[in-house]
Parts: sequence; C-alpha cells; structure tokens
Amino acid sequence: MRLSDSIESFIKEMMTQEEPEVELKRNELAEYFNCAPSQINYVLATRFSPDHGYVTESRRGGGGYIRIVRVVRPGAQQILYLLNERIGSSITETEAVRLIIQLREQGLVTENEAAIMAAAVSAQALAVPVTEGIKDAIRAREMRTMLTALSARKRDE
Amino acid sequence: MRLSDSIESFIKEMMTQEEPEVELKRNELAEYFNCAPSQINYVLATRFSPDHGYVTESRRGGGGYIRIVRVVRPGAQQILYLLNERIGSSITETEAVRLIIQLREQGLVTENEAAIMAAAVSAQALAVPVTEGIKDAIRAREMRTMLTALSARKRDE
DNA sequence: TTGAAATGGTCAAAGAAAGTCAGAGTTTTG
DNA sequence: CAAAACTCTGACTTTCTTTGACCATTTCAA
Repeated sequence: MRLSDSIESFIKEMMTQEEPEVELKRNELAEYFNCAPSQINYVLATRFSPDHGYVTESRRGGGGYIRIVRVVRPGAQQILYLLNERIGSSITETEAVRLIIQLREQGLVTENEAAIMAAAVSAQALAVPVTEGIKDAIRAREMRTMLTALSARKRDE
Repeated sequence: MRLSDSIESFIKEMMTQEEPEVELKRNELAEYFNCAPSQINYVLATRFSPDHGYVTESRRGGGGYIRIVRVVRPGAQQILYLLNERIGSSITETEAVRLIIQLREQGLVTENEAAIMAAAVSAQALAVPVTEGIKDAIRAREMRTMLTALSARKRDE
C-alpha cells in the first residue's frame, strides 16, 4: 500500500463522527511513518484539500500544529458551491471525478448515481474526434446540467 | 495460441464467481508473459472494454495498478442487450430519452438515475461548437458507458 | 531585545507506474 | 494474392509519489 494512503487512513480514523476535527504535529507524524515531513504536506494537498471537503490550518514555531477540519455543508449549499466555485466553463476528467467522489462522501448522491456521472464525463464516453479543450468544455456542461437536474429533484423530495 | 488470448484467459481465470474483480500490476503481468507492457493495454482495449461487459480503472505512479471489474448484476444481461441493440454508434437526444424512459419503466434505473442520464445527453450539456453528427456520437458513447458502469455495480440504496 | 531552537511550508527533481500511438509483423478474408 | 484487420513492440508522454534542500514563522531564554 502507498505511504500516502496509509497516512490518509490514519488521519481519517482519528476523525470520528462527533469529532470532525483533528490536530497533529507534522514532525511526529512523519517520524511515526518514517518519512520526510514534507510528505505530510503532500497528503494534505492531495487528500485533504477544500476540493475534498476539508480545510486545514497550522502554526509554526514551538508548539506548532496542523489542524484538519472536515467541512460539512447542507446538500443544496454544497451543490451550489460546486456549481459556482469548482466548475467553470471547462473541467478535466480528473477534477470532475474528484468532485463526484466528494458528492458521494457527503452523501449527496448514491453509489450508482456517482458511477453514472463519472461514466458520463469519462474519456471513454468522449472518445470522439474533437480537441481536449472541447471535451473539457463538454465535461463542465455535463456536470452542470446533471447537478442542476439533481438539485431540482432534491428540492421537491 | 495468441499472446493476447493467453493474457485474456489468465485474467478471466483470476476472476471467480464471488470475486468478479481483479487487480493487477501492468509491469508484473507483462514480465510474466514476457511481453511489452503496452500489450496489456491492447488486451484491455480489445477484450475488456465496456462493450465486452467490463470496466477498468487504473492509477499511475508508485503503487500504481489496473483493476478490472466484470459486469455481473442480474439484469445486466438485459442492459447489455439494450446497449448493443438499441444504441449504435450514434443516437439522437429524442431516441436516447425514449430509451431512458423505457429503462425507468422497466425498473432498471431509479428516477434520479434517469434524470442524470437525460441531463448528460441533453442538448444543453452538449452546447459546444461541434456538428450534430459528433453530438449524436457522443450521446451514443455516453449512454453506453453510463449503462455499462451502472450494470457493473450492485443494487444499493 | 534578540538570537537560537522549534516548527511548519515550498518547490524542484528523482522515481515509479501506467498510457498513447505509430509502425512493423501476422492473420484473415474477399 | 492483395487488402483489410488484427497483434505486438518500443519510444515517448503523463500522472502520481517521495524526498531533500532551503525558507518562514513562532517561541523562549539569555
């Protein structure tokens, strides 16, 4: 298993349902996992970014720390956030998938719904002779259209 | 016997009834069969594509892997049938919507799933500067990919 | 007050896989 | 048999991970 994955799991296990927040020491954690301290930053950047639904805060110097907080927004608000902040007029498959995973983790869509959306923006689905630029534009429009359709349905539930 | 056929058999034998999923390392497999790593991609493309009822997923970099999942769900047969019979290499929005409604009526997808699929193939989602012919080709691929992905998972919720 | 110690942050480069694609062989087919 | 279709390979590309050298901030003791 990847080091990054281990560190990710470790941190997530520290966060329970009632305590969506964890504080740790970068050097201690690096020591524990026998890796370079900057590895911790890598994990934070790739697995605990706002895109993943987390915010981090830290302090240097004596008694320094890193605090990670899981952000939970109400469903409609989260979808709006994604719509406005994360999806522009163009989005790559990787970015789109990340958003879909986040929607799933926050319980806003089911496994099946997430699978369908991921399929819709996949390279497989868009394997037609157009430029990458156009494909990314289509991805953005699809995400937008799908999320809008979804939030419309959620309203009258 | 052809190399590709051997690799195909090998992978299929790794998938048992209960475990319709296999994870492998491209380089290791290539090493085992004494061939170029890209040969594995060829086998995946020609024998484990969504059209064949499989979906694949992979990751690059350290600890990378390739995962292959076989479509097993009951009802999958029916979906695959529709996939090959009703969806060619091109489909109009009207036809796609008709198909989605039918899927819904047969209880093969939920309301939400149907809404997402319809959104994905809508004119709005595809409002980019490409010809209608290309759009219909994209619609066909999307329907195909979405339905394959869907039939690859268990019924939940 | 001020410099040393204690932390955490950044970034570039190396390493580890997997992906792509054109072209050379092979096999199948009309 | 010639053309089309299918296999395979190798060079090159892209993505993801890990490390290390150097930087920035905060605390604390002299």
